[in-house]
Amino acid sequence: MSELLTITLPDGSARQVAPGTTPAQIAAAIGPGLAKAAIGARVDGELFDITRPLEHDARLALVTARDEADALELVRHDFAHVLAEAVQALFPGTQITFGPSTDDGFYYDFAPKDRPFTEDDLPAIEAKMREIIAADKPLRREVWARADLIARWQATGESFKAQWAAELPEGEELTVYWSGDDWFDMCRGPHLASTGKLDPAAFKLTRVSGAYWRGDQSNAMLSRIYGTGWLTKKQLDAHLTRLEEAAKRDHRKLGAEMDLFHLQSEAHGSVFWHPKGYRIWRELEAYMRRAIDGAGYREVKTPQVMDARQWEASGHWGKYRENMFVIPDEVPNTDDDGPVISGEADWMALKPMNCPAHVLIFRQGIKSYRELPLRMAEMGCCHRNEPHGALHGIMRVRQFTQDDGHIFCREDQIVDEVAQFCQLLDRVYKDLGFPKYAVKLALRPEKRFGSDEMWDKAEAELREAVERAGMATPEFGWEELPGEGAFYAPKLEFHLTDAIGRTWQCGTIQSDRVLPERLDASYIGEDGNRHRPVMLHRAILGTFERFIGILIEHFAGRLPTWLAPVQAVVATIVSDADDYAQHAVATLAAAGIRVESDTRNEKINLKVREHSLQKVPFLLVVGKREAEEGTVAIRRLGEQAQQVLPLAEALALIKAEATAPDLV
RNA sequence: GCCGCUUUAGCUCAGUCGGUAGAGCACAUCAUUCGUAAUGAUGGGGUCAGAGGUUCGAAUCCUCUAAGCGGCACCA
Repeated sequence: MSELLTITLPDGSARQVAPGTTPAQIAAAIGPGLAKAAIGARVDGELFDITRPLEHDARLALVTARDEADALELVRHDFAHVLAEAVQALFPGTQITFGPSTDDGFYYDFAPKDRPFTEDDLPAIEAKMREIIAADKPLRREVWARADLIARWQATGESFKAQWAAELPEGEELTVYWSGDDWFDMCRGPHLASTGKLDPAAFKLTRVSGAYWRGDQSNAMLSRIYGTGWLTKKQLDAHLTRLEEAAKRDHRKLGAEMDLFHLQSEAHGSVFWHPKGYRIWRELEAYMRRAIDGAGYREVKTPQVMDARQWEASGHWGKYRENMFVIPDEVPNTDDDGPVISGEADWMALKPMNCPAHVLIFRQGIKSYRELPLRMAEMGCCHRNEPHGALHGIMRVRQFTQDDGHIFCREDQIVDEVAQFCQLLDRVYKDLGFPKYAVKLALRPEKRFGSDEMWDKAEAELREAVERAGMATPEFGWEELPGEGAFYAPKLEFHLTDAIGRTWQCGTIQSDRVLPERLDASYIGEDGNRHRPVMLHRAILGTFERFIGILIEHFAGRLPTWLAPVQAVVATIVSDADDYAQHAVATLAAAGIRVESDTRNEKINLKVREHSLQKVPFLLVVGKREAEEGTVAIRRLGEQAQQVLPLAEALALIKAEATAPDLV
């Protein structure tokens, strides 16, 4: 009846097959090995069920475990479905909603019948999932008419699915996947041929959480179950090991162990920096000061509390008031029983950001175009009353200090300033041990200030600057993110990659024409008229709190010597060496090394262990021999080998590493 | 803020059926002077997160509050 299809394989060869032939049949025709290994297909580049009939001429590539990204996508998507099937089997009346694959597994959101799921439910669900996998139920794709599908969902009490089916775009083919003959889910696919293709030992349900229907806070709270899923148990085990390794780097754990800082409920969301933690801060801050001084910034310090009218003018009061710490501009009533505030108070607010204050400094006096670009910097301490659920260690806090800066410049200086900033940031990240980072451009959001022309221009400028800085390349992971910009400006984002491959957005630069307008900043141009400057908001670290947290996790606590709170410890073996140890400490300290002595009456084994756990980069062991010879036995953190050196040479060795990279 | 879980000594954690609190580490004292990841002995240390309730009796059961953890949402 119909003509044969021409299917082109990756090696360029072509096969003529009847319409309705499946990729699985073609794999079988090629060879039994491939037939066994193939779990999916790419048809004209699109991921495709291996059992789905081909209907057109196409390029076909069979997917096996070797095509890891595709294979994992298929497998994780299937695990999500098996999870949903298992939950409905164990908890009748639970509605299914949505369950995609993720970076390391899958999740599924349910509308539970009577109570949300807890972690105690997970073992039973896992067991049921294994039953479904063992049953090797075929997964079969079917196309449904929208009305039939909605009716079906309504009949089975699946109101979320019914709503979704009703709202899917016109013209989209609605497909369902059957698991055997007794369960199905609406799904775009693709899926494996049957549940038995999954490795029952290669997944694990990891946690439960709440999640809003369609990610919208105003919608119903669903109950989400997360799992991690892989092709093999070996991959799963490797993943679990990676998680354990990441947990060992947790800055909250290391911060306590290394006595760097603490948090407590009396000031939740604000950090108590201990001497050692604050030493890291001071070194980092000193480094940043040198960096911005060298880049032509002038540092300022602005008020912590400003009148609410100022925040109204800047637009923050209207948009972010809920997240600001607001203070009545009135002396509180000290009566025990009376109201704390009487009458109508005027309001002030702790600053949630530095930019309005910087505009106020800019506005002092008349500025000439000759003074631009004017680069203003501040180690600005800000407060934001973040939602409680958002707080996380020292990474997300309510009081934080930004390495903030605002460049006031003319239109024609923007591209150059942004490109220069990119260069400064590159230097800083490399100095701080992050050679790899990605650059992204966040484009206009839906809700925004300013005209489309302004946004066109602002986005184009940032794009051009990145190109000029040589960062608009795949090496920098260059991409544009529609809708992600701030309400007043597009922003360049800089995402660090840490030692275990996680990414952290830290740096940013945004070109803002809104705030200078709102706060009436102007300069006198060459033509003698008033002009609006453009304001470039920029930060490299982001905040000191978060960046130090990232440093701790990146280095697993083993900070480079120049940042380490204690750079060396002189530890004695016998008390006869105490005097010599003090001499060694004094010698190193005089050269600016942060050094401590450990003359406790303890065994050297204990001292080595403790200072190693404290991540001290250099341990200098002195016994009778060293005291007599004027040497020290150097043991570097993480190494067992020791090197006996004259004190002066040891000092030179340590000094070389204890010097900040920009001072070398 | 929302969902779930958690909160017991400075830290990490046991604590069964509701019957009045335990370990290791840390700390203190004493002994030990020792060569590269934990020397030994002895001792002190608790309003079981807070408030209320049930009960003859609550670390344990219930309610509320707070904080922490994992997510969701938020992140100027």
